[in-house]
Parts: sequence; structure tokens; C-alpha cells
Amino acid sequence: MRYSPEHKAQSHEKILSMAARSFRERGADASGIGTVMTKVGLKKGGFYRHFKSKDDLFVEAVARALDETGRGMVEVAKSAPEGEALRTIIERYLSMGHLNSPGTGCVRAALGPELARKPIAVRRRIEALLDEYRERFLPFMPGQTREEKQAKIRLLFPSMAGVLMMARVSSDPERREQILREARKFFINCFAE
Amino acid sequence: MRYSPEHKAQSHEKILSMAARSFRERGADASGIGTVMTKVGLKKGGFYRHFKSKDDLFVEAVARALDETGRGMVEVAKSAPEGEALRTIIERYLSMGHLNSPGTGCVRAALGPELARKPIAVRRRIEALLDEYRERFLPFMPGQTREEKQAKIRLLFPSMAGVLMMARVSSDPERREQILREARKFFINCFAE
DNA sequence: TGTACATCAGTGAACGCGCGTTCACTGATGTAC
DNA sequence: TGTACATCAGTGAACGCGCGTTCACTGATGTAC
Repeated sequence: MRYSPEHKAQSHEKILSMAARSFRERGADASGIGTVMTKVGLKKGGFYRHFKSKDDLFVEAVARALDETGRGMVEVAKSAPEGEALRTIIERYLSMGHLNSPGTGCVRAALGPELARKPIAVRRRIEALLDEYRERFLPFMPGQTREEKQAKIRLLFPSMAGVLMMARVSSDPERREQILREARKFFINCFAE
Repeated sequence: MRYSPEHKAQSHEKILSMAARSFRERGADASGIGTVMTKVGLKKGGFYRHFKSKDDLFVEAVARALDETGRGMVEVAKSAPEGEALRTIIERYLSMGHLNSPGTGCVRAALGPELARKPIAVRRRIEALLDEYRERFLPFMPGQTREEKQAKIRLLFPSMAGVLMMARVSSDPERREQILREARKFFINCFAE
């Protein structure tokens, strides 16, 4: 059958957001194209009408995930009281909500080592996305120069990602809570005095 | 043929250290039992004379990796000048050598999200290993109480792991250097003043 | 207005491949008598 | 000392399975005349 352009865009969109969630929840290796397509209501053969390869989908899914999480975080930062923006960002990032929802959360904490293992060409595209992502947060960082602010973002987000990632390994909810609490205190003290 | 107990122990050892390296380099999903066994000079069918399952190997490989990296780091810390132990640990962790050798480096930075995705039973065993690992570093942490020192380790290592992990995504060696340099300065300043 | 043809998202079957796991078998050595 | 048997690390083949990718085909709609 012939489908409308909007129909195609909708399918593309569904595949993309399902992949963005599934990759973060289970890892890209454990998220097969067949599984993703089935969850979206299509057959796996149709995948290649939308993406050139699984790596291509991977990059687009990472882009989508970064865009969504970045947008969400900028939103809460903008509606925070004067001078509380960065504090709000840190509190949201290091929250139990974020810890318990890897599928809609930070790409670094969910896929960090997988990003590092991708072939150079893929990694370069992801690097560009991360550069872009960082730009969004410049307005909320303390510091005199642009370079100074960027340096802080390059440190703050990966550090928080590491803490969140390891807190997810813990099986005890109280332990998790405790780790996040201590981390919030630390990062707010260091970056958002 | 009948093999000596030492022969079996040697095979076990070879499989274990090959897996510990391969898992960290390529991820556990991408490191097949067949591949690991072949690299060790055996056929994949022989695997189950040594381990109950792949997850069982995974836990043992993580244990091995944590033991080796922990031991190495404690060693340099012990031979550091008075009061420089923690500084030495941070510098070693956030070095280009560590960044470029994930196969012999920190489990958190190489496998963090995979640890978090394992079934509860596996995660609990890994959690215990991480608890054990942390004990080694207590003597080098500043702080009055044991709890205070532990809280700092729980923050420092995951944070550094996140930074190292994301520095590995970067394709430009100078960028990587810069990130590590800034991170070393930050963590030394915060934890090993 | 009516007919002929082009488009192309999605299907369904197939490709070769490696996965984790099981199992009957091998055969050199160790143990029992 | 010599013989019979048990052990068990490692082999090789097989199990069912899902993987990423390709491709001939379908058929409703859009376009050309």
C-alpha cells in the first residue's frame, strides 16, 4: 500500500523513541532490531526503510535521548528561583526518579562504556551530540569565561553519571538513597555553592 | 586424557583472566564464550567444566578485575611519600595509561551500566565485591570516622569512573588529556587537598 | 473523466552467523586389589 | 608387580535461538496523459 508522508514520519518516530528507551534500559547489544520493530507494531524487514543500519539508529536514538533529557533539565532550571538553577539540575539528576528510570534518563549513565566502544565514525557523531548538549547548560554554570563554564560541565555531568550508574548497581533502596543524598550535597557544594 | 589438578587450575586461570580482559574491552554481551575459549586455546564445549554459566564467569571475572586493579592501586599508594597516597591514587586512576587500557582497568568505567542490568542475584554478588574493594582504600582516605571515609570512597570512585568513561568517548587525544587534567585537579582538590 | 503507470512503506522469507548450553565420547592417569 | 577399573579435562557435534541484513513482492495512492 501507499502510505502518506506523515504516516512514514510517525513510524520513524515510533521506532526511534522505542529504541531510545530500549537501548538505555537493556543496552544496545541486548536490544535487537526485531524486538524493537515488533514492539512498535511492525515487522523487522521494514526497519531498513527508516535507517541505514543499527549503528545509524543508535546514533539517532542517542541524539533523541540527549535532546529529551537536556530539554527536560533546562526546563526545570529555567523555572527555578533566581540563582537556584544549577542546584535544581543537580537535584533532578541525582534523584530516585532518575535512578529508577534509566529508559528515559541520562545516556551517559545508561550507555557510557558502549559509546566508548563504538567505531570511530560513530563515536565522532556522538561526540558532536554531546558538545551540542553541553551548550544548553552554559547559561546555568558559574564562572567568568565560557571556557571556564564548559570545563565545569565536562566535569560535573560525567561525575554525576558515574555516581548514578553505580548507585543503580546497589540492590538496597536505602543505600541508593543514601548515595544520592551524599552526592547531591557534594556536587551542589562544589558547583552550585 | 587425565589432567593434573594444577593443569585444571591453569586452564581456569587462563579463562578467567582472558574473560576479565575481554569483558572490559568489548563488553560482556560482545564477548562470547566460544571466542574466549578459543583465545585460551580450548574448545567452547570445555567451558562448563570450569564455570556454571556465563553469568557465573562474569561475576568471577569482575572479582578478578577488582582484585587486580585494587591491588595495583593500593601498591602505588603504599609506596607514595607521606600524605601523598590519595593524590597518587587519583593521578593513577585519571591517567592516559588507564584511559587507553580499559581491558586491564577499572570495572566501573568499563562495565558500569552492565553491572546495573544484571539480575538481582548477580548484582548482589557484585555489590559484595565492591564493598570489599572499598575496604582496601579506607586507610588512604581523609576523615575522622570510618563512615566518613567510606562516604568519600563511595563518591570519589564512581565520580572518577564517570569522567574516565566519558573521556574515552572523546576521539581527540588532546581533549582526553585536557579532561583528565582538569579532573585530576578537581578531585585532588576536593578529596586529597 | 478515465486509463496506465510509478512510487514506496511494509511484508515475509531467507542469508550466514554466533550465541549459551548440553552431552556422548576420548584417553591418559590415578586408585584398588 | 600386574591387572581392572574409575576419574574427569577436554572434544566435537548438536540443540534451538535471535541476530543484522537483503530482497522479491504487495497494493493503495499519486501522477501523467
